[in-house]
Amino acid sequence: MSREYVLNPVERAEPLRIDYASLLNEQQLAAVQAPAGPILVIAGAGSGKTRTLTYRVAWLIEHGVPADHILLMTFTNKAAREMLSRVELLLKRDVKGIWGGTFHHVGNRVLRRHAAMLGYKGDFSIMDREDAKDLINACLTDAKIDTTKERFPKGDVLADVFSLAINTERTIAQVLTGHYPYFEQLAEQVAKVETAYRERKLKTNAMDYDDLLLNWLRLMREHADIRALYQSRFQYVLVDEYQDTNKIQADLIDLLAAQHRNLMVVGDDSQSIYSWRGANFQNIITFPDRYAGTQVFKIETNYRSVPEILELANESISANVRQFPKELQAVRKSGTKPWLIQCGDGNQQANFVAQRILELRDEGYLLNDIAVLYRSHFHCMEVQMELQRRNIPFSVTSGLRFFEQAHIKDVAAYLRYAINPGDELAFKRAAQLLPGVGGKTADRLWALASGGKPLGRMEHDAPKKATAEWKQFAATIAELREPGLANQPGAMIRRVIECGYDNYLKARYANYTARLEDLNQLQIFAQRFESTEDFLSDLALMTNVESEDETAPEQENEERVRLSTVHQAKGQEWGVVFVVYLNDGMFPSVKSLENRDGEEEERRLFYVAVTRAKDELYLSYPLLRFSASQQELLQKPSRFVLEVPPELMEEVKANLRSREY
DNA sequence: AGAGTGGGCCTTTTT
DNA sequence: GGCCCACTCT
Repeated sequence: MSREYVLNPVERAEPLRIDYASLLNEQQLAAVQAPAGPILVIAGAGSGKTRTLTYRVAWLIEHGVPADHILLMTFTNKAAREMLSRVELLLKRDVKGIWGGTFHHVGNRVLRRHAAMLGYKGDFSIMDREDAKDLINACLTDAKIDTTKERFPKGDVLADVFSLAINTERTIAQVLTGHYPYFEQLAEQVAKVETAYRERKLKTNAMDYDDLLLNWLRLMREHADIRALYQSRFQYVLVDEYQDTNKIQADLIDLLAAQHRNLMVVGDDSQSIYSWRGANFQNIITFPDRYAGTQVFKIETNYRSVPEILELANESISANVRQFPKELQAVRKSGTKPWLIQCGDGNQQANFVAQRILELRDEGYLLNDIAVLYRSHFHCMEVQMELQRRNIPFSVTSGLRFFEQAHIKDVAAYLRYAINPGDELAFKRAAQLLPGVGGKTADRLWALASGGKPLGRMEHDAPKKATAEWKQFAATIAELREPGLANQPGAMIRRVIECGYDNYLKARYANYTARLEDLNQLQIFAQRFESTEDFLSDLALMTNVESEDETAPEQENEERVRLSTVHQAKGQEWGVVFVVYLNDGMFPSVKSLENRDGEEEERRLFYVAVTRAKDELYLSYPLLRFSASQQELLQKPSRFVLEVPPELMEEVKANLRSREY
C-alpha cells in the first residue's frame, strides 16, 4: 500500500515525518505510540500485526532511539528483511544498524564474536538436521550400545529428543517420559550419547541449530560482562510471533530485556502451531504476570477477509478451551460463503482445484493471488500432477530446503572443510564423493587427516582407483585455502565446480543441467558475501527456497499458484485459498491426535489456514484415498468442517463433467 | 570387507 | 523421495 504521508502539523524541534494517526487505526496507533515498558500486543489474524510492528520501529527511530539499539526478532529472516525495508521506505533513511532476524540468526551473530569464551573457534560450522543425525549416529556407533538386544532410538529420533530437551529446558529423561515413554528406561544411555554428541560437536568446531540458542544463553548467563554488553545495548526489544516461542527463546528474551524492560511482544495465541518444536503459548498468556506493569493492547479489526470467511474462522476456533477469548471484527463488505467440496477421490479433488483455478484466472485473478494449502507435504501430489498436466504454473514450498539438496550440500562441504579443517562431517561428505570411498574409508582417511597428515601426502591412503581424484581433491582444498580465495565464497564455488564436481554431477544425476543451474545461482548468491563464514551460516539458516527466494529473485514476480503447507503459509495471504484433504486423520493428522493437546493445536492450524483467504475459500475432502498398499480407504470429512454450523458453508459435490459445483 | 545398487516400505509440521 | 535391507561386485 503506497500512501503519501503528511508532516505532522504540530511544532517540534524535529518534526515527525510520518502521520501515524492517519495511517493506523485506533488500536494500532495506541500500540505504536505506547510509552516505554513491557507491552503485550494481542493481534488477531489479518489485523495488521506486521504493520503495527513496522510503525513501532519507525516511531522509535523518529523519537531518537539509535537503530543499533533496537532488536527485532522475527519468525523468518524474510519477515525481518521485509519489515526493515518498509521502515526504510517510511523514514527514507537507512536502518541497517537494527539487529533483526530469527533467534538462530541473531544467536549466530553473537556467537561468532564470542565463540572463544565457550571453547569454540569463530569460524565454527553450522550443522543442519541431516548433519546432526549423521553425527549422532556416529556417536551411537562409538558408544557400542547393543541395539540388537533392545530397540534403541536411531539418530533421527535422538536428534528430536535432544532438540526438545534444549528448547523446553528439560532433561533427557523428562522428554523421554513425556514424548517417548517406550524409551523411558533407556534415559541413562541416551543421555550418554548426548554427552558424546556434545563433545564431538565441540571437537569438530560445529554447532547445530539448538546450539545457536543454547550456547548464546550460556554465554550470557555465565559471563557477566557479555550479559551486560547486550543488556545495555538493546534498549528496545521487539518480538514477532511470540506465541510460537519456546522456553529457551523466552528466557533469551527475558535476559536481553532485563535491564531496560522495553519489551514489546506481538502474537496471537490462536495461531500457535509449533508446540511440537517446544513452542509454548503459555509464554504469551503469562506475559503480564511475568512483567509487572504490562500494557496490553488488543488489535481485533480484520482487514483481510470477507465476513463470511471470518465467521467460519471465529466459529471454528471457539471450540478450543485454552485461549484468550477474542472475536475478530470484519471491516470488509459481505462476499461469498466458504465452499465445502466433497470429492470422490484425490484425483477428482485435484481436478476440481485445477479447473477452478483456470476459471478464477478468467475471472481476473492473478495466479500469484491463489494458494493451495495442506497439512502435510505429500498431500499435494495429485494437485501438482494435475497443474503440471494443464500447464498451470505453480511453485511448491517443498519439504526439502535449498541447502538440503545433495548437490548444494556437496559443494558447501568443500567450503566448510576448507575454512574449518576440524569439520569432520564436511570432510567425510566431500571424501565420499570420490570413487570407491564409502563410510569406512572416509573414517580412516579422516583419522589420518585430523591426525595432522597433509592431504597432499595421502594419495596412497585413498583407494587405488581414486588416486587421481584424491590428488585433485587435495589440490582443490589447498587452493581454496589460499588467502586470495578463502574469503570469496562465489569464486570458491566456481573452483569446486570446475575442479571435478561438474563431472561428478554429470555422471551421478539425470537432471544434471538443473542442478548445475542451482549451483550457478548459488555462486551468484555467494558473491554478495564478504566472508565465507557469513555465506555458509546464511545458507544453513535460510528457510525454504521458495519462501526466501534469495537465489532466484527474478522468480518473485512470476505468475504462479502457490502450493504450501499451512505451517509455511503462516503470515501470508491470498485472494483465493484452497485447503485440500480435509479428512479426519489427515487434517487433523493421526499422529497429532495421540497426545492430549494435539487436537486443539490442529484446530489452530485449521484456523491459520482459513484466515489466509481474503475473498474466497474452498475446503475440500475426498471420500476415498489410495493408501500405500493400493487399497482404497473410506475417508471421513475432517472434524473441523463437521463441527462448524453447516449454514456457514456452501456445500457441493464436485462433478467436473457438468461443472456443477 | 566394504562399496554400490535395487527393491520394498513409509510419509506431520521446521529453525 | 528417503530409508533400510539384501544382494552383487570389486
